[in-house]
Amino acid sequence: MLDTKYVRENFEEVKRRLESRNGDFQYLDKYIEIDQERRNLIVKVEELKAQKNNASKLIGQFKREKKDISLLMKEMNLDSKKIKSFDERIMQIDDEIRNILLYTPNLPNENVPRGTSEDNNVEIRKFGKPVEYNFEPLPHWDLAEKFDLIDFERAGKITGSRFAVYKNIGAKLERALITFMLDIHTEQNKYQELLPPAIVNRDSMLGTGQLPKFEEDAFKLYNNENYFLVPTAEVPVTNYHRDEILNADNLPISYCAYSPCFRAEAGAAGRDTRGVIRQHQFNKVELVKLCKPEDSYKQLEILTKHAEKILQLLELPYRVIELCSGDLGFSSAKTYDIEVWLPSYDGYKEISSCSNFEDFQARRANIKFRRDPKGKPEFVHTLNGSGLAIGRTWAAIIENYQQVDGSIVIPKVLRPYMGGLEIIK
RNA sequence: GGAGGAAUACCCAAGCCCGGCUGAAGGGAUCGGUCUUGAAAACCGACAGGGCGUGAAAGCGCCGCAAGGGUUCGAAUCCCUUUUCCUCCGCCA
Repeated sequence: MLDTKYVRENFEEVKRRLESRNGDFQYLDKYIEIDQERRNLIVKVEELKAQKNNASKLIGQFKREKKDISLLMKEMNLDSKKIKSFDERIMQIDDEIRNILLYTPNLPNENVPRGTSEDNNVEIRKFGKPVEYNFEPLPHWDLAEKFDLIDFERAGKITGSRFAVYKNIGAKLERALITFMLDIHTEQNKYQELLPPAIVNRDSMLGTGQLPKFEEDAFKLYNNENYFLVPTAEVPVTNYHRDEILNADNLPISYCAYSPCFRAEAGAAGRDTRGVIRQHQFNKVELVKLCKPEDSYKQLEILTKHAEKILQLLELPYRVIELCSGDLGFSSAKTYDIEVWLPSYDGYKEISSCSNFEDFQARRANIKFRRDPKGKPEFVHTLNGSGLAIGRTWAAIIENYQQVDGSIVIPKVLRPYMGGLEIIK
C-alpha cells in the first residue's frame, strides 16, 4: 500500500511513476478529491465530539451537585445526530480510499529501466555457458518418462492437468533439492528456517499483495472463504511478523522456508503445457528478509546472490535480468529475475524472482520497527526471492546433465543427498 | 462438534453485579536519581502505546480496556456479533 501522505503531497510524481507500469491511473484524481473531503469532515466532527465530551462531563458533575441538566441534554441530542452522520460519511470515504489504495500497485524505483514489456528488461550478468550438444537433447518430460521419474498421466487421473506424481529417483531428487537448498541457506547464508502452514487467511494474502486484486490466481478453500492455499511461502513468512513492532537490533531478519505452492494459473492456458515448468502445485524454497529502509537495496543484492549461489553450486548456466517498470509485479519496487538455461526451451527460463517491496507490504501487513527505545515506529522494508523453485531446478538438472549415452549425471553437490547416487541410467 | 470459563497498558492484576471525580488502582519489570569504594537492598521519581487530524513549531483535539456493532447526554462497566485462549466431553492422525 502506498503512503497516503506521500500520495497527497507528491501527486504528480506518484502518477508519473505508476504510469511507467503501463496502467491507467486516472482514478487517483478521485482519491485526491475524497481525501480532501475526508480531512474537512474530520475537523468538523472532532470539534463536535470535543464539545460533546465536555458537556457529558458537565452533566455528570451537575448530577452529583443536583443541578438541572435538561438544557444540556437537549443540545447533546442534536450534536449526536450530526456526529453520527459525519462519521458515517467518513467511514464511507475511508472504505473508498482503502479500496483505491489496495488496488494500486507499488511505485517502481526511480532507477528501474522504463519499459512496456519484458523486451525492455535488462540483462545484468551471466554465469556458465549452455552446453553444446552433439546430439539432440531430450526435454525433461521425455527423460522423466524414460527413467520413470514422473507420472503425469496418473496425476491427471487422480487430480487433473498440471499436476505430477514424482516417482523413484525423481521423487528422491525433488526431496534432495529441498534439503540441499535449505541447508545452504541456513548453514552458509545464515537464514533462519521456517516451515509454515500451506493454508493462509485472507489478511495474510492482503498483507503481501496477492489480494484483493489477484483473487482469481489463488486457490480458495471451498468450505472456508477465509482460507487460501499458499501461492508461495512469501505469504506466511512475511506475515509471520504482521502487526508487530520489531526491535531494530534484530534487523535485518532473514528467513528461508520450504512450502508447496499452489497457483490457479488463470491466464496461462496453453502455455508450458508439457513437463513440470508450470504446475498448479509445485515446491519452492523461499528467502524472505525484513530490514531497515536504508538497507533494503543492499539486501536485495545479497539475497539475489544467495539465490544464484544455488545455481552455481549445481553448475547450471543462468543469467540475471532486471525487470523494467512495465514488467514489475504488483507489490515490487525493483525485481531481479534469475533465469536458468533449459535446453528444451532453447533459452533461459525464470527460476527465481528477487524483489524489494520497500515499505509496500510492510504498510499493508503493518510491520514496523523502532530505531531507538523512545523513537516512533517506522515501517520496515520487505524483500523476498525464490531460492529456488524446486520443480524448475529439477527440470534444469535433468536436461542439462544428460549425456551422449542417454544417462543423466547427478550434480556432485547433490550426491550426498541422493545416497551417493552418481548417475541415472 | 457439545458444555462451561476467560481476554484490561511491557508482564501480573483491580475495576464490571450497582454506567459519570477511572483518559483505568496496586504490584513487577524497565529507565533516571539518592545512598554506596562498587554492587545489592532500601528510598525518591518517570513509565500507554499506537493511529488520525490540525499547526512552522511547541502544542491542541479525536479514537483507544480482544475486534466490530448497539443502547445512553455519557460505556472497561449494559446488550448483540465475531475472534482467540483455557477446562471438560466427543471424534481423530
